[in-house]
Amino acid sequence: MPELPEVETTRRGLAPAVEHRVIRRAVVRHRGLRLPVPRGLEQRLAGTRVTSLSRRGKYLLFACTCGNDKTGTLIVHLGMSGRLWLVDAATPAEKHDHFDLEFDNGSVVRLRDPRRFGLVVWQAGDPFRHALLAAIGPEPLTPAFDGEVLHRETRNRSAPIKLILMNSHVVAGVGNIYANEALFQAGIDPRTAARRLSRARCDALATAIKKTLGLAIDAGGSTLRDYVGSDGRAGYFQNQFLVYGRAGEPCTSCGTTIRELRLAQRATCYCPRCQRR
DNA sequence: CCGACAACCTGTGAGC
DNA sequence: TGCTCACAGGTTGTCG
Repeated sequence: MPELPEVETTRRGLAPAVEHRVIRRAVVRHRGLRLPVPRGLEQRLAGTRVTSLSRRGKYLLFACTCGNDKTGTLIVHLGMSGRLWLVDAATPAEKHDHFDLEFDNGSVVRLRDPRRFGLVVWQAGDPFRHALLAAIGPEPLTPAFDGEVLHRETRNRSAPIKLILMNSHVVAGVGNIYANEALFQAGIDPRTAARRLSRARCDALATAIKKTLGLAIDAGGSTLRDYVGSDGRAGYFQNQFLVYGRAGEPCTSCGTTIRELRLAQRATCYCPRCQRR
């Protein structure tokens, strides 16, 4: 399911329902996620108040106060197949519903994740001390990320630029779909050795990343297979894909047939005419 | 440090 | 209908 736009859509949907609310109880049905759900997490969360719901890359951060001025953060990642949505407390949990946060008003934030590549962990105090967040790259939609940063980060790298975009230590939150889309927008062949990109092309690419992610967020994210947002509504950015999943179809810009190849075992779609090395 | 690749896990659709 | 295979929105660890 989720790249940055889907996670941000989830955050926006959940925030009004959870911010300033007290967690009545937490339920863990399966601890075997990418990292084990910590023992005792349920006890730690019961009675704590969520002060804010924010996002860093693809991580959702539930900031909590536990009384006695203690603070901590529930860190949630959705992996490949995770969804986090609001249900009524009476809704029965299904097979892959691994985690619930039940609030004092009876609403429940439920994590469903068939592949279990997601994770739920706790970090006391400053959440950015957690190793998962400490080494993460700049947020793509902020001024901390721009063509200059991208240019600097790519100088010593011969790997294809698409792989660099998907490296969360270089820039946070860009996954396979939006890497494909942004490279098309910028007119760059995804196989181009990163170090060969000029400063001007890095500028264009950074701009394309911001634009693509922004448009996708505006559209409520992308719905592939059965993904729906936290409110049960589907996103619709998938209808605006220009290259992803369009192999064999004509380029929207020049009509050339879109091609697909594999880069690091990931589907890579591009227009051989519009995108150059 | 970099890059290639396997691994984690389940579901789905295509092809036979 | 049922089997096998490839593949799916992510990230990390290992090895050369």
